[in-house]
Amino acid sequence: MAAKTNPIPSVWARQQPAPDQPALSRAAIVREAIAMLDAEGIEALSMRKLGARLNAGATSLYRHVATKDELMELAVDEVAAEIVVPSPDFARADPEADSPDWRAAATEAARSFRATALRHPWLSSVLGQAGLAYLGPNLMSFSERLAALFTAAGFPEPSRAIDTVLSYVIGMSTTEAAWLTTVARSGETEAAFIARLMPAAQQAAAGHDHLTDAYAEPPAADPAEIRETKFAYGLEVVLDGLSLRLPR
Amino acid sequence: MAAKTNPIPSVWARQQPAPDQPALSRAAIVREAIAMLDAEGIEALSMRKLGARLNAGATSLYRHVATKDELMELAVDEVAAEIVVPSPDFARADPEADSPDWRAAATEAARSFRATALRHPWLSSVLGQAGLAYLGPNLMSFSERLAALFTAAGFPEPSRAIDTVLSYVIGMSTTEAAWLTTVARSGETEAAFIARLMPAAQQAAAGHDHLTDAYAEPPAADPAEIRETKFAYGLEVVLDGLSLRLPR
DNA sequence: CCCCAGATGCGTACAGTGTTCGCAACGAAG
DNA sequence: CTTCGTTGCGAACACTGTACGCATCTGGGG
Repeated sequence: MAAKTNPIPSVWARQQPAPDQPALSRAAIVREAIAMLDAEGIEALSMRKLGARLNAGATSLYRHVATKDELMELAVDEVAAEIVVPSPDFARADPEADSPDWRAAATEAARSFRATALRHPWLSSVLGQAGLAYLGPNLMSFSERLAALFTAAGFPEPSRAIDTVLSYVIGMSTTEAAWLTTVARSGETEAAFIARLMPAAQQAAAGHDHLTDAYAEPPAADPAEIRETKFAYGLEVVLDGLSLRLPR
Repeated sequence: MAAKTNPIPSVWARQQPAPDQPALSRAAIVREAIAMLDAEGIEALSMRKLGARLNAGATSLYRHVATKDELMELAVDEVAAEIVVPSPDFARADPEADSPDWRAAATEAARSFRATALRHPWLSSVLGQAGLAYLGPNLMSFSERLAALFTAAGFPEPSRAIDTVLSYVIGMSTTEAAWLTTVARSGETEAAFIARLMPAAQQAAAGHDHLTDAYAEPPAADPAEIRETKFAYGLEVVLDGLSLRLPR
């Protein structure tokens, strides 16, 4: 029986070792997953589509990743590496200032966090579901650098200060990211989306005096700029409150 | 042909108008959905299970609710009614104090928000995905009351103050809710879960000096109490920072 | 060189999901 | 009694995450 009913195993059908395509590996999978999440959002990521993008079957991924949740955890830790937290060297920059510029460092860390959260809006969804229970290496060194920063700043209870500023930053960033996701789904520019939303908002605000005032007219400035100054304002508030807790 | 192959349509098989069971209505659906979300978490809610709980078929729900996302939006607005924001009557309570106790009112609102978020942990997941784009009546009056409070407190830009404190409260509450969800999934008590997590945390912290200090020994006090004082601390910080922005 | 063991890819299958569609039963209106 | 709009629902579709078992490939002894 030379001819079988099964597909003929021909030498030519032999799959070459994927000459250019990157081999299937945990790192490649995570990298491609992040690319997909960034491009199409969190609900567009499925194991089958991800496999297809890697020229692989869906179930092949499970050789390198235990479960989809674990894959998301890996993705979170991967993008956590993008957050830059300045080293606590600010004292050396200006040796005569005995109250060094920890505020600039904290501000830089906060801005970097926000930037990464807006660059990867799916992060907000994952944070809302899984929180900070992840122990990936990048998240750990993120925490470590924050601890170093606020300790060097002189806070008697650095973890309290960290939790406070981090809560503010997370709250503002996730809210912003969720909003931007909604905007992106509409396919419009942010300003156009706001303009289209205004009537509904004004109607919903009917009977509420302060809200009707707030929604009286569309904002004049660039929405992105508005969001940035809003973030900066709240951050200054939090840092002001914290600086009251510094000894002296 | 008295007998057909189809099931015999007997008078006795006629379904009574569901004597005790509540009729299928949008309100009943939302109420039951919230009960399910609270009891079993967000990923346990499916239209089929929800229908079964209401003695109804899965697809019947779509007569009263356009889509599952809309159902979630309704659920969010429903629980938003639980958040109590004090009326700005604090001035009248003590007529001689010209700087009335807006802090107590804001603190009460913040605590109420947190309590609601912890009572319905699924709220965090939804907030991370949809943000504040919802315009339900309860959310609107929540915003209105906040605006009234901070306006009466004398803030020149009340919306800025609101955004700041709300961001902090949302950030801390969602983080906490996500943590509690993880704990609940483990089936253990919070303290037991922490104890079981400690080794992994310590190992992950290896090489990070500040973190190894922080994870040196398990916390002594009741975890729930720790979380509460942490929340209170950060809130004080934010309110301190805000009070610097008050005129005078 | 051969052979075999372990690692890797993947086709099939299962139990579920949200949602659409067309049909049946109903209460009220004419 | 007939008609009509509303409500419920069974079947079906296009997906999802993942377990299982078989094929193939790779590298290291004999």
